[in-house]
Amino acid sequence: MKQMYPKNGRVILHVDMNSFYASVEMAYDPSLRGKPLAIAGNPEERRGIIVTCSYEARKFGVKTTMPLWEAKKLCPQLIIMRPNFERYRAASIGMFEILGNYSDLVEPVSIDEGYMDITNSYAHGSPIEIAEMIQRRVIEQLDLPCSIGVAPNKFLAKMASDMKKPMGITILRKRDVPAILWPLDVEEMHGVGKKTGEKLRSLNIKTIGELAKANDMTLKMALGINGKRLKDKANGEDNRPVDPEAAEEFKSVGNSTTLPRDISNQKELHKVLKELAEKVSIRLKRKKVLATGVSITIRYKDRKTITRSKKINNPIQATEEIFTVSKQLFQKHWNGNSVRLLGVTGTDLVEQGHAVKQLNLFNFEKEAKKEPLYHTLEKLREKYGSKIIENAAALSDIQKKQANIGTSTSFNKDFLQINRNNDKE
DNA sequence: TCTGGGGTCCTAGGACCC
DNA sequence: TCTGGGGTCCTAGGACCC
Repeated sequence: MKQMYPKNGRVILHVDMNSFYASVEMAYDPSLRGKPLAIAGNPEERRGIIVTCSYEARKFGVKTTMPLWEAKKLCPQLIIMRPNFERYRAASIGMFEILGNYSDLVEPVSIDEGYMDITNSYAHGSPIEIAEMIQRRVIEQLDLPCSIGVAPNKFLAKMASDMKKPMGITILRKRDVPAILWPLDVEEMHGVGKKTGEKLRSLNIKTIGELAKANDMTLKMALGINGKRLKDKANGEDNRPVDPEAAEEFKSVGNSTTLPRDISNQKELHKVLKELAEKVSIRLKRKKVLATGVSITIRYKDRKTITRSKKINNPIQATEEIFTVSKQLFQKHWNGNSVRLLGVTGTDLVEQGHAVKQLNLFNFEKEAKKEPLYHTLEKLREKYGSKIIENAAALSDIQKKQANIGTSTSFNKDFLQINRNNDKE
């Protein structure tokens, strides 16, 4: 349930774990403390990059997203580890449990950061006391450092938590915005990346202060709706609520992989697609959701990347189903060149159970209107009531009729299978 | 011998319907 | 008589974030 707040009077915390993966590894193995440590994907492969690194590694110039070979060049004694996601997840759960002690309004943003609305948490102390307690408990109980921003809204809290690292607590009031934020480069703003930064610079907007005073129409022309939002933020205004449910429902689930070498052999590529489809399928099942769309990503040797997607009538979850659609998309759009990366994503997810029925009923209505079958279906519906789509006898009846007419594709095997699954629930 | 993998949101054009 | 706009869905791609 979304809740709107008054623009003023809120107290928001942004809790941001410092070099999270590296810190978790150090908590696990204290002998790593004080050493330059980096977590990298695929350290054995030539294409590994730095995901996170310790502050000691940063002193050498090692940075996130830097290719591994470059990091090694800068810091030959760099200790490189593969990510241990189980550990990070466990640490993350521990952190959010601590946050939950101080407010029910906790919104996880990612594995290592979250917002809290502590407007009504005064029983625990003042905002700064709460921030201090949280920071202390996170380091005492989990052995992990974090930085916290205290502000009247999400944007300012986020900017504040970034200002002192590691183990900082920063208060950013609205009245501090001109002195603290306005002198900063626009690129420092959360939400302004490389491209937006370039566009703003071409408009002669170089600092957050200049953005705060920029012309509305100019911004709209250059950045669309985002222009207004950024300008509001530059003025310290942001009324987005802290929404504990925001992160709960996933909108897509995907897996991708950069191949160990570039591949142009179709069979090999199909095999990779199948493996990706399986991973996606497992995750869909675990989350108890089905996909009503599939999208694939192909990155070629020259890094040119395309995504191609397809909506599907009946929600799918099984490896074979996802693989079939992925393969179709791949065959239709692959230009035959060497492939560097492949990805498969299930999109437009629906929950296993109730949502599926509604969706199919909707398709049923839509389909019924289109087809010459319409009157037959109407009759069947009268006979069996709205339960018609769950009734196997009725369905086989419909399918027989369809076979005769040979038009509709909506009532296929998947459809039956899904509805049987629903019945089990 | 460059540049991972997981996501979200927004835009824009075409199809299609009314 | 070839001509209106509004609305939604689908697809492709861009930008951004961690």
